[in-house]
Amino acid sequence: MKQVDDQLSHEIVEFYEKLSSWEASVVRGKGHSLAQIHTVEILGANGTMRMKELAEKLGITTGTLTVQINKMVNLGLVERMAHEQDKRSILVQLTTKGYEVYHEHDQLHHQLTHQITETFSDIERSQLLMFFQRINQGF
Amino acid sequence: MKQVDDQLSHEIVEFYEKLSSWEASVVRGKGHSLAQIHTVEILGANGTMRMKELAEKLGITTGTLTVQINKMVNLGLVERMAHEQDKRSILVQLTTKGYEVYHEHDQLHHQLTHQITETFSDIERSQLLMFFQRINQGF
DNA sequence: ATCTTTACTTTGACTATCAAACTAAATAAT
DNA sequence: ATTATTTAGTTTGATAGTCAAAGTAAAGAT
Repeated sequence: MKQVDDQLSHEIVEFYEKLSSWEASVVRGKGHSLAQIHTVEILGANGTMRMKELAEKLGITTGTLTVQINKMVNLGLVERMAHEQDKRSILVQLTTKGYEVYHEHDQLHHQLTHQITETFSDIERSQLLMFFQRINQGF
Repeated sequence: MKQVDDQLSHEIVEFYEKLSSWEASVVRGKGHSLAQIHTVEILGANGTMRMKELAEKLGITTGTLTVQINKMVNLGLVERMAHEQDKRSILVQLTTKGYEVYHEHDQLHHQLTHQITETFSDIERSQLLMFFQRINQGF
């Protein structure tokens, strides 16, 4: 099924491009940068995590992240916490204000999800959910 | 089915985060920037297009794109062409070298697609393809 | 004809990024 | 135990990416 694989790859890239573009346009001119929203998104969805983990999920180096987190601490969006088990590590977590920004942005995601699956039946939606769960596992 | 919708939204965001992170790590330290690869990806997948369209798909302003395209022209990745019907518009297209970079990167996408759908049967893969096609339509 | 909108460019201020050098803690090797 | 190596995070200097605003020129509307 080489044909299906090729098309699938193409559709996934297209989906990714469209999500990126949507995200950028939704974020622009709303006070926070794309990088900041991205950080809030990840912390909101996955909870407190170490700098290293966060940098990996963001796809940036830890050096870049240090600078980014400094700014976000000053903005009151996140805070640093000591890691009790490993004193080299530092935990980053959302503040109350950070959570507010997260939930606000997450609302938009829900709207988008609703929009793009408008033509899906309940059964199809469930199938789609299972597919995404399996894909995210395999990553 | 509020529950399914919530989970779906969450899984889509997770999928997006993982793709971003994968893309960044694959691109870093390979000579081209993420922004450049992103541009090559879009032009490779969709063909020649106007600055305006390209900026929208990239989720950046046309001002930013002008600077970006100037650099990429200097690098020999893309070229500008006159738009015959509308003299305000300018068409951007990949050069031969640009296509090489596109195909090289696209190979990696194929590998990733194969990896993340490893547990899928042929039938499921076809279903997934149809789902993505419908989603991309609805965007 | 003139006004308005649209497509693109330019510029200045700012933000994001990396790579490399550095500090400190954890782990491995001897 | 000591020493060497790896790991987590920070700092810094150079470069690249970004926006908003102002400018130019063409297209479309009145």
